Amino acid sequence: MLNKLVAEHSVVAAQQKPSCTTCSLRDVCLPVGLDDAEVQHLSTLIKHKFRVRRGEYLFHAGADFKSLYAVKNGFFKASILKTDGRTQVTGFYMTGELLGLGAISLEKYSCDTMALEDSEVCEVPFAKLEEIGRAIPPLMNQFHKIMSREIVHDHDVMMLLGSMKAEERLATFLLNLSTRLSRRGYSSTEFNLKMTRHEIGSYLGLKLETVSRSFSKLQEEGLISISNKRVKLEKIAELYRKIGD
Amino acid sequence: MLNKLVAEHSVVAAQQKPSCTTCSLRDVCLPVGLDDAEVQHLSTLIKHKFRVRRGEYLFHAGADFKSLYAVKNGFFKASILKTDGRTQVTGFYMTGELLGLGAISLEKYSCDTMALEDSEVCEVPFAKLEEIGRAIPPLMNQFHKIMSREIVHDHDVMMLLGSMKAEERLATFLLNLSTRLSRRGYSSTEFNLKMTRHEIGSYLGLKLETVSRSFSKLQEEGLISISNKRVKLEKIAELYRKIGD
DNA sequence: CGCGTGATTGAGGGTCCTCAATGCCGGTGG
DNA sequence: CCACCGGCATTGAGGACCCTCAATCACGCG
Repeated sequence: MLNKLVAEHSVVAAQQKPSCTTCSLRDVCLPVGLDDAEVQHLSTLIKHKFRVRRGEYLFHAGADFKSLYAVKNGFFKASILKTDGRTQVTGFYMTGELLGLGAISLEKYSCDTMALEDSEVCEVPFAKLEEIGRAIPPLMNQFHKIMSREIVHDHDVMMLLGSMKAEERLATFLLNLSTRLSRRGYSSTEFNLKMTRHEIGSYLGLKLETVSRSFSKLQEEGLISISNKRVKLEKIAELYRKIGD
Repeated sequence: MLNKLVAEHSVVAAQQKPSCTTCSLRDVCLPVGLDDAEVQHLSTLIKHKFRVRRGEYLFHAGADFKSLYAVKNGFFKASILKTDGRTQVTGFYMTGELLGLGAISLEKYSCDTMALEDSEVCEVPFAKLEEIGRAIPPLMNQFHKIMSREIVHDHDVMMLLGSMKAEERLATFLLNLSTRLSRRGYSSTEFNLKMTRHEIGSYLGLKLETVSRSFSKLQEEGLISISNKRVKLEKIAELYRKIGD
């Protein structure tokens, strides 16, 4: 339970002021589609780069909203907690993805967001983003596309939760990770899971035992190899076929 | 099956040019938070008001995206269709709500969107919305809040699909409708469902028989009365208690 | 090295799905 | 006007899938 401790204070501002111009994420993050001058302008709004250590929360649901956070490196999970204690993991976020989009509506963060490994995030003050967006239409447009993508992704998860069986859900999940990783230059067939079976289950609407069994089943079928957190996708095409795509 | 016929052509432009200034939805739609002059300015971008008859599609997934649509009156469902034939209803939309937000990311509509009763929508050309938004910061901000609200709502649905039982899902669904209807001046305790059991089931991740059984169960427990499409919420507080809220 | 957390696997039970029959309502045509 | 028909809804019986509870195992960290 140690990693559930809240540790806002240790979310310390890091060393150097970050710059989007030299960032390796220019083609997956907010700067997509901007020219050099525009990226430079965007760069002025990124105040701080924060470090968030594994198990620490970047923000909690209900806290006042001022900034979005772009994942510079690392891995996060977002989850919501109902009053009766039930939780739901609403998403996993990797390099170049934007945290906190749900907070805009009520100006309070809508999820608890925790680092699943030591991570860094760039703080994006939202009021300034709106302001600079007015001067750089392609930036505003890119931001809208990012929000829209989150909506589409959530609809895909609804499809998954609403009408797929356990093995299909897990296969879909693995293929989604694979795609996102490969877009970032990592292997699309072999990677380490940063989350536990319990967290996967919470995301997929399954109990951890079912997740475990489904991993074993996929392995028996020869579609993947799994050992603890290490996954290898052996037959990507068949995985896609399994989920009907 | 007649109401599944595609009938884009009969989605005809309607008579008069609409105006946001006199619209009864000023406090639930895009104009929220704007002053009179700003609403007038916003009004210039609303090109057409369309009629969409019950069973007709406003747009289909994959079609080129140019405009969002605000529901002027009526009721819509949005759904996604996988290549293997599975469908998922991703949302129901009523007066003052915005259709097509998922289309921004890929500039193609991401869902099929159908009217469940004779309806009217205001067309909001997206490029112009971004343009006018630059001149009216509160409009842009309101738009961001609307997108954000959709994300939060989708997360709530994920919670529902991931960790609630059939009766709880249905109770949550009814209470959500109730809230949105009362915000629009309708009864929060008695209303007509515009959708079939099948559509409710698709949204809630249940089969239509289970939806029907759950209605009956809630009725036996005295929490609601249900007769065909007519629902009456008899004990709202207990319904909330049932879903752990 | 031992402890704690996380993962795997099994047995049994519950919830929801599947299949099927019946009922209801509105629309259509004889 | 009534009979019929199609779509929608209800209800039942049986089975599939996943959950619950529990024991065991593996791994990493102090």
